[in-house]
Amino acid sequence: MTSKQYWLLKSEAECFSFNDLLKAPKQTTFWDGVRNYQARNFLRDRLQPGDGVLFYHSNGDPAGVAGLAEVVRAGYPDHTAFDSKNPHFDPKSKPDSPTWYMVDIKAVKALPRFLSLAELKATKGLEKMPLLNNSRLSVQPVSEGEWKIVLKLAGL
DNA sequence: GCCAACGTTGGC
DNA sequence: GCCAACGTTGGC
Repeated sequence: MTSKQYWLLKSEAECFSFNDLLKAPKQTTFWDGVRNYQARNFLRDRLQPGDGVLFYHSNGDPAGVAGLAEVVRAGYPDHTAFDSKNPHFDPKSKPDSPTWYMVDIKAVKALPRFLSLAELKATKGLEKMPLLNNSRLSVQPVSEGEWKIVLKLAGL
C-alpha cells in the first residue's frame, strides 16, 4: 500500500459538473470517456481508493476547481468504449484486451469557495501544476504540497 | 466563435 | 522515424 496520492480530474462543467456528482446516486460516478494514453496510464496504474481528487471544471464560466472527491474504485476497463452507440465508442478497444480504463469517484465536499483558474495561476507554490502550464491532460497528478495549498486557499 | 497549443494520424 | 495535416481541447 503506497501512501495517499492526489489528482486533478477535468470535466466540462456543462457536461458533468461537481453539482451533478453531488446529486448522483451515492454521490458516486464512474469516470469514463478518457481517450488519451497518458491519462489512461494514470487511471489504470496509479489511482487508488482513498486518493484525493480536485474536481476541475474546464470550459466553465469561469474555469476552476469546484470541489473535492475521492477515488473509490481503482482502474478497470471503460465499458463505454465497447458500445457502438456510445459517443465514446472505440472499435480498437476489445473487452478481452481493453484500451481504455476508468475509475469510480465519490464526492467529498464542495469547496467553501470556487477557485478560478486565474486565482490558481496567481498563487505561489502552484507554478508547476500541469494545469497551469498548457497541459490538456484530463487526469493530472497533484503533489501533496499543492493539495495543501489549494485546500488552504479555499478556506479549509 | 476564435485561435493557440497539443496529440494523433498517415504518407513517405 | 520524420513531419505535415488534421482534429480536439480549452481559455478567453
